Amino acid sequence: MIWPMNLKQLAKHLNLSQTTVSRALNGYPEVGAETKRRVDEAARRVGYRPNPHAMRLATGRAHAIGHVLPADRMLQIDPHFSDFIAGAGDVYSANGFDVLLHVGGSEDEQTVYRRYAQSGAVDGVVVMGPRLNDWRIDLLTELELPFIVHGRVGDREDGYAWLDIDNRGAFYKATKLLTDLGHRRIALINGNEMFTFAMHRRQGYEEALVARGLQPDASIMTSDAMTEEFGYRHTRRLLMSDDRPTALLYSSMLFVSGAIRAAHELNLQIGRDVSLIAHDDGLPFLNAEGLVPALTTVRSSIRAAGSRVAELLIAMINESESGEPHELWSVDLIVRGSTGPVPSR
Amino acid sequence: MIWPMNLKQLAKHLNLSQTTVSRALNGYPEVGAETKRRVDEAARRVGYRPNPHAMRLATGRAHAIGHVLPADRMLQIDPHFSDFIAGAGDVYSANGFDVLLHVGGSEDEQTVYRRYAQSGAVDGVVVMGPRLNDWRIDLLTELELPFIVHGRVGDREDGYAWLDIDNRGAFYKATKLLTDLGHRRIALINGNEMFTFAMHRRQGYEEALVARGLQPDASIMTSDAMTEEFGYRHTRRLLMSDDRPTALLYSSMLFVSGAIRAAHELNLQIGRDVSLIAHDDGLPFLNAEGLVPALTTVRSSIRAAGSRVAELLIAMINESESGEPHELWSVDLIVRGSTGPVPSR
DNA sequence: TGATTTTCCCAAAGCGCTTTGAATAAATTA
DNA sequence: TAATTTATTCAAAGCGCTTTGGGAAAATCA
Repeated sequence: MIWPMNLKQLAKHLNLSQTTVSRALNGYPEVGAETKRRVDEAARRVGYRPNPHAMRLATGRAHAIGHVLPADRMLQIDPHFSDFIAGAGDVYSANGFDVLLHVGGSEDEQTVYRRYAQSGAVDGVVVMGPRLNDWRIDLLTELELPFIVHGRVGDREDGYAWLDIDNRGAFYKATKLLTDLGHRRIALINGNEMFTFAMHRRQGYEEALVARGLQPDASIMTSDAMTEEFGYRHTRRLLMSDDRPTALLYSSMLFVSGAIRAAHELNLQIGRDVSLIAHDDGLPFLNAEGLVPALTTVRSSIRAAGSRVAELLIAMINESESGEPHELWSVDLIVRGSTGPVPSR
Repeated sequence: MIWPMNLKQLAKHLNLSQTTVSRALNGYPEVGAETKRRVDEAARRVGYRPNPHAMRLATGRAHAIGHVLPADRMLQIDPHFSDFIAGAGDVYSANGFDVLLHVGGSEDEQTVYRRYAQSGAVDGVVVMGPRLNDWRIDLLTELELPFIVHGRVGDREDGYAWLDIDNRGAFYKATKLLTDLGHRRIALINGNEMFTFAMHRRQGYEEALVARGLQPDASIMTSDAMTEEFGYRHTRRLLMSDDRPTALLYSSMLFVSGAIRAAHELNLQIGRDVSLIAHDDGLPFLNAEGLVPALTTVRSSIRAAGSRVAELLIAMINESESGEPHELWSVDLIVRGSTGPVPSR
């Protein structure tokens, strides 16, 4: 066992007071240059590391960020979470922040936030997968626990920090691409529309239809958990219907494997008989370009969003009063082989 | 802002000493029954929660478990991680443990473990995705930081706590099912064999072949990251080869969407022209039963493993000297429609 | 009944760090 | 040269909790 050396010992070793050593290590100005050098040197040599608990107790700052995963286990974020956190994690550790992760358990979500706020276990939290009307925002505001939302809460844009991608714009673009190709009957296989991102996507889709003088048709719009299976089921049903859509728009790559399966089964060739577009979060195990034909997507890296969200939150925490960041990322439309002109019947 | 009440105030409020209140709350015997009741009552009423940092500092126990994700971002565990942690998380929070998550960042993995050990930031860690020869085991042993491995380190079975599924047995069973159906040429699309689980799967597969008098053929065995794309590429290549396999065995459902895609493309009907079996970790967004035909699998819930791993680790931490748990879970073979007799050529 | 336990509670000493309020020595200023 | 500043350093007081070492009252024993 490596024996943890503490401040006291280090100070004695250097013939200095704890105060001075502490200040030297934390870069306070009231310590002589030469002294600081000696301290840093010695600290490095003996591998001194301040005890984080003591530090936290003394400063009241946790140097930790909380991530609370909804207890009602939402498929929607589960598979995306690891990628988001992969991005955020880099930033956290680069800044010396720990991640406190809470998932499920008997203690309910609200209690966890209260506990975090009251005990100072974390300096801030990131809210993932916001719903149209999300109680977390009000709770966290009331608790005065710094937080940032990945996404937005319905149409609220003020009163909280957020980073979102332009889902509305993305699906507008995607839909427009399809209408420009002549498609008139375009289905939307959306994620669960209790989530803001899904609502925005539907809005973008509908707006593009309307802009083209088309009437959105609820019978070719679905809203469900983003799984392979739903991708298959909905696609199959849609493509087997009488007035079947000539193009389908998916809210996630997770749907797509199922979609392709259904199309194949019905002997429809993608990109020719039917056009497909999906939103691609850049999950590493699902590659749109590797599909045959390569999939046309609206793409935005969820990992990159994770990094940026982390940066913003840390900045909020460090610079206490710096206003609330709002970032809306535009989304690229990448046209590949899965989209083509309407087939002539 | 909810104002955090502390022990001192609570004690004064009750006209008791901090000592007594602290003991009452922590269930020590040297406090009168009536007093304890009063204390509990009051604590509940005012919503008192001990400051975790102070508690940690005083006891030296972190009440936290560390999860360190390898910095060399392994696709292999990323998508599985969120499900594992979903299982473990329930147990952690039920036992009042926090999860400290570390992913990537500049600080290297080893340093993180050293820091954890030295600072007492966590009481233990779980090692995920063990390799054939994994340095983490020796390091953690040296650091005397309690840990448990999800999986095993090559063929080492002693000297560390682990919970693993019987990958060898699972793939033996799966392969045997296929040989019993008459298949002679069975391909293995494996995960990266630097990981123990993948090695074990290959061993089970080879043993079953050998037991049937068949010669394992390296040209129909692959070892790669478990992604849709590799599933597609390998399957396609294999099924297009001259002496093409009549059955394929996949190390993950993540491969399967790609596999199905390839089979469809080549106009091969699954379950008739070609048999498929995959290992199913029970990831919620990928459902073997929902496929058409439903997929024959060897199944073991990674989420359940997460729960159990957490339980074991917490037990190790609490009962300090309780020996090292080793659990090998058998894996069920679930025969569904994707496997059938060898097609007659 | 006096001696000994047992029961219940308390004051005070940490845990390892930061930070306040001084103190000393050196440098400036008048 | 005396009076002020400025540059460094330190002792000590927390942060909020646990835990040690008693002590007084009540219960048990001889």
